[in-house]
Amino acid sequence: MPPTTIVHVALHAPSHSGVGDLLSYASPEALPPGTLVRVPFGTREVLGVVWDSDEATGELPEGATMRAIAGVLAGVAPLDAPWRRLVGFAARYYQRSLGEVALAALPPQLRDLGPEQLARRLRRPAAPVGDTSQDLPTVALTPEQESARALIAAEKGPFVLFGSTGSGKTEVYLRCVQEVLDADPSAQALVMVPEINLTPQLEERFTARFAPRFGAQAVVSLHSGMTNPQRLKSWLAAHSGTARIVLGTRMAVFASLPGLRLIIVDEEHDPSYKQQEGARYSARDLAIWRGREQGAKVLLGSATPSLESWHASRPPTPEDPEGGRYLRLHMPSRIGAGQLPRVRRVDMNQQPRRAVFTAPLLAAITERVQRGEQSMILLNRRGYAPVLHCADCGWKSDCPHCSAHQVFHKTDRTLRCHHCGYTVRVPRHCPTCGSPDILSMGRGTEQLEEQLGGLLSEVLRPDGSPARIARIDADTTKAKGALESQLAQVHSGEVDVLVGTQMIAKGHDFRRITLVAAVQPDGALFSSDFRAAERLFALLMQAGGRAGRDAAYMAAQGGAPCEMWVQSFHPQHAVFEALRTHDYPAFAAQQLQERQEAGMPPFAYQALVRADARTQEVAQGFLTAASAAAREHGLPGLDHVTLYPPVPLTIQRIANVERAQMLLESPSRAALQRFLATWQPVMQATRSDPAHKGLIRWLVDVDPLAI
DNA sequence: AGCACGCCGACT
DNA sequence: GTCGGCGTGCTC
Repeated sequence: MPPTTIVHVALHAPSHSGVGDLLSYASPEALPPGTLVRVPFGTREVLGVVWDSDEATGELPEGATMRAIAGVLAGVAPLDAPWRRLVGFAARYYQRSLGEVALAALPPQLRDLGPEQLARRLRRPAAPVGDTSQDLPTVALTPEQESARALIAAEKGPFVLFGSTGSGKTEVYLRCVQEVLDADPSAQALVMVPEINLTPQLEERFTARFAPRFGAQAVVSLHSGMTNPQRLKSWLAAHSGTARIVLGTRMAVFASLPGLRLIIVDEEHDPSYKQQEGARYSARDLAIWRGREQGAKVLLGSATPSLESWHASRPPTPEDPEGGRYLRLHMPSRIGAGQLPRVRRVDMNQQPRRAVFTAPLLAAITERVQRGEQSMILLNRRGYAPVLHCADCGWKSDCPHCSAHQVFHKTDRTLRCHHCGYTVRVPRHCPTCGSPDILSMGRGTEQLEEQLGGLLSEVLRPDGSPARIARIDADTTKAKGALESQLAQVHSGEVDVLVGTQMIAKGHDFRRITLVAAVQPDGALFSSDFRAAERLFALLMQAGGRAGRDAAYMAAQGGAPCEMWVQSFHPQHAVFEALRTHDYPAFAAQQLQERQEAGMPPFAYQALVRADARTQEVAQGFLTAASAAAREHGLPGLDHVTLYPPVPLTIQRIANVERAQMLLESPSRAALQRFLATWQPVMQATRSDPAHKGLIRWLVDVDPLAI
């Protein structure tokens, strides 16, 4: 019997590939939208999703033939309409093809699993379910937590839970999840965290709380650190409704969750929620959209909310009777934790030149070691020194492939480019003039660890043993499980001083840390990135929040307050001033005023178009031509959108590819969207013009985090 | 994105 | 003489 129906299928082909959003295939039977199918595509067979289409029969382009679908993934229910709407919105908003977003949102193993292998996976025996009559532990909420819980239960949201580090946000999350799941046996909750590292401790906490009632399989995780089979299993559990709680990183926002009733975005300000390749989506922003669309409440939690969320949750005032669209909930008190750390600023102008650890900071660290307490030193630069240079001829350790220095790593005597990975052995003599006088400039975590070792060599712990220093950064945690074992060492008290990059500032509770120091935070103060101050403030607050989280321990130590040290040449800077008073609202108000005056987000909407080519001329030429074409066509929205001239990226060349970008700005998100949508085909036409032959790729980043 | 086709350098 | 580099083009 000949095929009778035409189905429209989304599959993994990027929007710039010339393939339209949906491809037409013949099918022996009508298939509902959302059905997973395998279809022939060129020489291979790929996974696709049957999509809704207006075209009644689907007209094929002139001369195209239609092939038949190869098979249906039976046993997997079609992806529901809310999921398809989410994918459709994300594809449109972030200027990518439907298929690219849809397929990226599915577990990778679904792509290469044959129908019979899949059937085997699906045939797994159902795990025992929990006992719904099982009482859950009743944790008494503080008045602040209780009032937040009650408002979340009563209001529609979205909510911004503004709670200090240690204010018990997680307990509020647990209670909200519990209420939502108890109210409806098919309800599901999605809880996101910024980093993979944070999922195990979250999973532990949620499983401990909910497994008795809902069964151990009710809590699943979804992040890129899992193996493909694990990911498939979690995804299927979420899709089928077996999983009631899904914990994960940004990718989890695309999980198929038919019963979704609550989305929690923890540490919502964290830049990790913005995907930096492929479809450059913001999981936090999509969570808001998805919640509204699917009728799920959305809760954004942070001690230092993003200025976007802070502004959106501004309470109504006489001048602004509407207020923001979000509801802000405030939990200022730390519970079961000590005071917020006292902030000590060291004015580097008053200190001897080139001092890394100033005398007062070193004395404070020494004291902690002698008392058996721990210190944490932050420096956002790994390696020993960011660059080597020749004292005689001025040679610098520039990467031959990038416009960046190669970083000196003393541990393995290498020079490594952190952008393209190009690695060489450290030269004994200057490669240009042969001089042996090669010096390192600046310092990284390796050097900090080494210097601290020297400075504390005579310092003894209470038990008479020498001080121990550990370093945690991307270099020491490359091996699987390395981070966990290093963290365990810190927890067990084997380590007195922990040196590391921002990796150590996030999420981990170090009970015995009573001093946190940022030795060189100034770089972010006068950065060209307008969000640098916001990020620094969040990082320092978060790092400071690591200290003194255990009031009982602190009391046992004699009640000396925890300290957060900042060494700076600009100790009076607004960032440090607000840090000293732990006053995020004041900092946010000041930053928002600056942003408003300068017409920057959240008072304006931005997009970046980036172009890569062998030469800067070709890259910029494409961008110039694309904006000229936009003006020629008189594209809609253009009168409300500012197109800035192309400029090289901060790191202009990576792996011998020149990069240029162009900023688009508009006071209206809708106008920017309208413009981008119509500009896309114009840019594709520009790209196929032989004049721009050397262009390697171009991409659009909507709501970029860094410009 | 993949994957094939196609045209130029260092190796069995 | 072949293997393999990645530029270009195509996929319902």
